[in-house]
Amino acid sequence: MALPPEKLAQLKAAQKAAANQELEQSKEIINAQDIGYTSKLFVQALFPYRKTDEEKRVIETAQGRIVVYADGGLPYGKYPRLIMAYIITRAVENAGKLKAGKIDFEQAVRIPLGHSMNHFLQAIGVTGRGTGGATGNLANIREQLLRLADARVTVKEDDGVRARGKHTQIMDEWDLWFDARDPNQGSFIESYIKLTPQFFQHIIEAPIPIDLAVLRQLTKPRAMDIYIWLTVKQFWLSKNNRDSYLFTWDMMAQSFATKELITAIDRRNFRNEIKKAIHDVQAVWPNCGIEADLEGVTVTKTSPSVEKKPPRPQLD
DNA sequence: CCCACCTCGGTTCCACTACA
DNA sequence: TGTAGTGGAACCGAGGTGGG
Repeated sequence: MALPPEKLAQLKAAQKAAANQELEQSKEIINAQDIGYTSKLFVQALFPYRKTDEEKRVIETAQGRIVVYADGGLPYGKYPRLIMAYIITRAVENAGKLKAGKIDFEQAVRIPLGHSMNHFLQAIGVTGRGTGGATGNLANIREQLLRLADARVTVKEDDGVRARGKHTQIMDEWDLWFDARDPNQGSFIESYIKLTPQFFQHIIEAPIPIDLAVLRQLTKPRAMDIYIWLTVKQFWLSKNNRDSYLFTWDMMAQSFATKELITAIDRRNFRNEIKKAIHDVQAVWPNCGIEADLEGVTVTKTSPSVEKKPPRPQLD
């Protein structure tokens, strides 16, 4: 058990170096590359905005329906959105390495979460330190991670002739720092999650570049959703050579309403919420080319928030 | 001691509702 | 349609603890 002091020192130094390297890596992702990625699943409000005991959320889209299911309740609020952006960005990066032959598949689906809670917070882009206690954010973030780990997404296409479906569980296995009494707490041991091959595949098929800096400045979950949606629509406009497009309130409701809008009052409240969120996005990203009026939301072609930096790491 | 990490309890602010 | 109210999510500064 008792190692000679010099060996012990060596071991500690090695651990420190490894920890630093990990920190550097995540910093690299945060700073050098403020470009992150998301998936088309997140182009609508996939998760609710407030706490809920609901275990299921159904989103009807023109292409079919998306069902999100989580045993212990759905993830909600801003954190799962930040966490997913981190996970997906990391996965896309890993896919690049995988293709280059630097890592194998097993390593590619493994997403490190850092060796401490605070390290993880830095990685996902939460400013400031984490706070515990009954009302602090750490308890909530743990909760969101657990809920995410449980989440299952089903995408169903139905054209009336035949229905096709696909289950996508997000995580295969996870090892997190839930127990504050864990002897490994804050030590060399690093938390991680493992993505399912299906989800990994889903991500790298069509990653959507987003600006993580913008996402982080949008502290509100609804504004985050709008931002991602807007990024995709902007991309779509330039691809199809259109100058602008009007998305009616019905279309917006399909993507973003957290419940069915029955009364006129529901609809009005919904419009107000969306307008507020649009306002928040404009504050962070001026000239983003989005305008809301009585008809709906008009997106106008402007310069994208993600510059023409390498759009994705060598994926084809 | 200092540093890294986590906890506590109070405060602010937001999503959503009720009501005039 | 404006506005005020409300529970809870998000945030903050101070403090405790344990290892080097």
